[in-house]
Amino acid sequence: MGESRERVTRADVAKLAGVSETIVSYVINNNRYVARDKRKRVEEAVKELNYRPNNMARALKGKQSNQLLFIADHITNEYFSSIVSEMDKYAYDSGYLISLCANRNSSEFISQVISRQYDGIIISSASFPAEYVEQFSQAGIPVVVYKRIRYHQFSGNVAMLGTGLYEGARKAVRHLISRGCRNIVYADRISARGHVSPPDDLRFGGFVDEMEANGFLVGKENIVCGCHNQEELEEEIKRRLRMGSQVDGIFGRNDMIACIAMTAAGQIGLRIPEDIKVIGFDDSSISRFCSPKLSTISLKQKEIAKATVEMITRMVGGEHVEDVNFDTTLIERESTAVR
Amino acid sequence: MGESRERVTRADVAKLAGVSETIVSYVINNNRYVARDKRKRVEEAVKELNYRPNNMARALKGKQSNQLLFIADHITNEYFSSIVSEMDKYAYDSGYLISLCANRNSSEFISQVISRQYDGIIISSASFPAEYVEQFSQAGIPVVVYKRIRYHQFSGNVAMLGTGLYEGARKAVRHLISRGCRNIVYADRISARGHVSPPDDLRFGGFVDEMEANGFLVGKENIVCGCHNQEELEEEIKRRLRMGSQVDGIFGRNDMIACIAMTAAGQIGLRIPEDIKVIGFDDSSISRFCSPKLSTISLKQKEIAKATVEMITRMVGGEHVEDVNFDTTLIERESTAVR
DNA sequence: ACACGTTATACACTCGTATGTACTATCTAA
DNA sequence: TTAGATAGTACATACGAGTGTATAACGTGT
Repeated sequence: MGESRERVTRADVAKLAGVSETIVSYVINNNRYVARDKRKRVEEAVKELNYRPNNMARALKGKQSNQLLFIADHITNEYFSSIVSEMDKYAYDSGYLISLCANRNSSEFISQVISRQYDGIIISSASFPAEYVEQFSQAGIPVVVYKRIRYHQFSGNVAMLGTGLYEGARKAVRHLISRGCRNIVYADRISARGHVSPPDDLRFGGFVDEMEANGFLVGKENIVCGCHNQEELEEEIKRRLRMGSQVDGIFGRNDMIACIAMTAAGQIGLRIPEDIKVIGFDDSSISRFCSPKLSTISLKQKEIAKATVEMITRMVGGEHVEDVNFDTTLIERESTAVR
Repeated sequence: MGESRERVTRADVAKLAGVSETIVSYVINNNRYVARDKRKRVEEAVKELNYRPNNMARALKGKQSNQLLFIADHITNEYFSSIVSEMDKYAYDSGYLISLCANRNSSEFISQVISRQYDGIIISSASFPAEYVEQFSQAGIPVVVYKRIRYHQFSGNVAMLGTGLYEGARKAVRHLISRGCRNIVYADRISARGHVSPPDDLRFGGFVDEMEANGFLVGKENIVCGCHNQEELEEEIKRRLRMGSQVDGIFGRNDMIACIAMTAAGQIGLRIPEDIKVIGFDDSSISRFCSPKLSTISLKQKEIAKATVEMITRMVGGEHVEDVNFDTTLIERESTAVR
């Protein structure tokens, strides 16, 4: 059961075509003179035997492995999965297949990865140590880092790609302000382990900068963070909204947070957008299906994915690649409408 | 810039430890007698040089590639991404990394994949040709197929995993009926290319069977399908709900479809769940954030992922693996509540 | 006639690893 | 004492492919 049929190798093709293995190799890689008739015979034999050069052998011999690795900490995110999905499309056309894994924070993991000879690595993890990135780079692997944190600089063959977090956050805040909000709260992520976004987080940074640029000082009262679960966040939001405070706008770190905030607001009888306006981030599907429909910031996953593959392809070819930044699109829906 | 540091090989370790390469190999693989002192020297050298055996060379030599491939047609689905995410956890502990790609329907793709020597392949695509599965199997690659269609049988080393589609669909219908619905409509997927779920689709089959088991005949009037976009689906749903028809329940193929159905119902003034009850499928995040909150069927992604890795691991070891079936959990929320 | 460039082929080595096999030294049982 | 098992090591080959280099045939210009 499950007879493991012999693998078809170059030798088989050579035999069938009546030429040497070398000729087969030349035909496959199309990099040497080959007589027309032999080339044809080889091509036929390849088809007949359904031969395809073994990827492992090729990679070993120093060629590319034709694999890319995407390291992210929340693969489940619709935002990430759509990037991966798009990347898969572009990458496949360039002969790449994409691997995926969560960030393991250990040097063991790093050498794991290095030993697999990926042609390129994409990292989108705020908690990914800079030294590890440099290890990849030193191992000769091109790295594209999706910028999540300010002031990150890497030496070596590392390209930074700004996905629009900072610019998008500013845009979101600006939108709330333009809608009349004067007392905006930033709702940070939920983390079972109590993780809080680092102070130099780009989204949070965008919030602060845009607030201050408009003359609003940001203090503790403008930030909800450190919640361990949905209930805790709801309670915290409600606490902020009661307190007789003037809060009239909420910027959720992502759409889910924003939705939870809307739920909380609803529970204490506040109307959205009349009493309080809410905006999310990511333009994920819940933003279109929640009620009221959530205004949000849409990132350009498609373009980001395409650019990523292009950058890595070029870096593999030895080119130096400039950092890239993408902007975002404000999606206005009901949660920030004027009424 | 980006100095490609020399790769550390077994030879380097051997040199530093003052032993032969063979000894290093034995220590690494722990499969031969090695004198204690030499073993220690090797281990130290490995650490010092941060050596890790090259995965490509290992795979070439006939060992495993330690890579799994997940082929799915809608990676973006929260359902799939959570399975992948969970699989990543279990797989990593067994030394595997996961690759991901959409289904390309060509034999070119198949040999692409085969040439990459995956240790196992997981397929969750209704449109994946059976003959391709068998090609994998014949190439000696264990395959786990997530069952999407009835009556699928494969020869060779192929294991089927039922994720609960059929059973879950029946459960959903049963729930609607128990809530008093007597005129239930099945809302099929949206497909830009006009694809309709095949007649032997497990979810649809579960719908039909449970309907008939309860004495309800299923006809065209119970099915909405073939819509190309959201607007079209909304219109079609509205048409069904007006028409003076008695429709009192909608079973959405997934949560998004169900949400769209709810939107459509709301647009023509129907109240949920008073006038019409709706249930979705997948328990994705929108089901918790839409309004009213959507009752749905929750699949056991975690268990499925774990089982998948286990099955493949065992199949790699040459074991025969029995097919597995998972059940589902009904999540009751507002959209089917009794009022 | 000769030199030279072009076309075309194949040998032999290499990538980094695993392991069958052969070999030696030491120890145990009879 | 001797045969046989056990501990320990190393050579040589293989996995499947890419390519430097050598070689030969052929055409062209002088």
